[in-house]
Amino acid sequence: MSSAETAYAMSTKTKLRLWLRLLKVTRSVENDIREKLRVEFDSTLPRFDVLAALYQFPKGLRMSELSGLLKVSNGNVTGIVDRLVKDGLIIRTPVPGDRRALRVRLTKRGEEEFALQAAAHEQWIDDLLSDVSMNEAENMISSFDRILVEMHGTKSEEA
Amino acid sequence: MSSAETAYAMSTKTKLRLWLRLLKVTRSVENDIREKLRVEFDSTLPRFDVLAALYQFPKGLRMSELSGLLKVSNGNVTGIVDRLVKDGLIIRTPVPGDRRALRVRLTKRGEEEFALQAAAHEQWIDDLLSDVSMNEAENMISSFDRILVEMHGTKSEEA
DNA sequence: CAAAAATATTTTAAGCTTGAAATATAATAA
DNA sequence: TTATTATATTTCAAGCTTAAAATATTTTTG
Repeated sequence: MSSAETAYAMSTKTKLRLWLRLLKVTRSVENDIREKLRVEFDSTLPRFDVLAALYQFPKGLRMSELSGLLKVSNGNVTGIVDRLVKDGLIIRTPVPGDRRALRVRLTKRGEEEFALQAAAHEQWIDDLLSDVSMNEAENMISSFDRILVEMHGTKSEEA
Repeated sequence: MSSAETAYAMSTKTKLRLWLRLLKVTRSVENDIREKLRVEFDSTLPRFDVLAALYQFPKGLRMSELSGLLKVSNGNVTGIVDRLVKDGLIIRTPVPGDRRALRVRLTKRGEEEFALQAAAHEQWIDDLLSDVSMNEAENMISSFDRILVEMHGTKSEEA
């Protein structure tokens, strides 16, 4: 009754508990951030995510690269980009040599605006996770990386 | 009562990394579960969440109790409940003595249907988190609980 | 070359989500 | 009692999200 299996297997119930906690923490933090983005910047998390992605690529990204990075559908990004363009934070430019494609990048204003948001965001996270120790954090990060690799070989290709 | 600040303080960058990983893992698992609910049960995560809440309360819940448990807006629950009622999985009944309120509970069919979904869900989670050890899981759960308490005294009131 | 297949993007329909306004009822106060 | 305030819920407008269908363009193939 002490095969390697039973020795290391985690009970289904514990996994479920872990998942429910994970979900709860993530949703709590997300809700907090959403609220703050709304109140302090009159913005949303999806908009923030798009700006953050573009901020990392000053030369811009194609629509499909953007949706790929964010792991959301193409159509989804279309709508968010439409609104950000209307607000003057980003622009769509044609891709020379491929008239199907469009490249999207931050405007000067978008860059400035996002810099403010990013700084605030960093501070919010700093506060929300203030009670986690360095050691705990490193352990969790490596656990998460393992889960991600296991899930679909999705190595952490972002920050 | 803060811990020896510099000794235990985690860098802002590490916190940000932790948060981005947390988000990524949660979204990955959620997307996986969404896809499976869609393909195998022609359902969605919000519907699953509502059914799960009602499954724990056989006598039913008021709309406001339901939205409170799920931490979403009232109006949101209205829409999801509308559709679940139309599908015959739940019913709305009046609350004696308060004509403003409505109690919602699973129908026989809803109960049977959810039992199937819950069993499958448990298995999906079991698979997705297969590489996490019991020890890691317990550590993460207690870290998460601490974050939640810290965030808004929200003790884990659900499973 | 022309037809077919592939790629990049948008549109569409349906559902999820929120905060705010609207309804309806209940509880309290004058 | 009647007016006021509070509570329970729904409706509304706007934005997010997806899968699938539609467009437009490019690449491949016969």
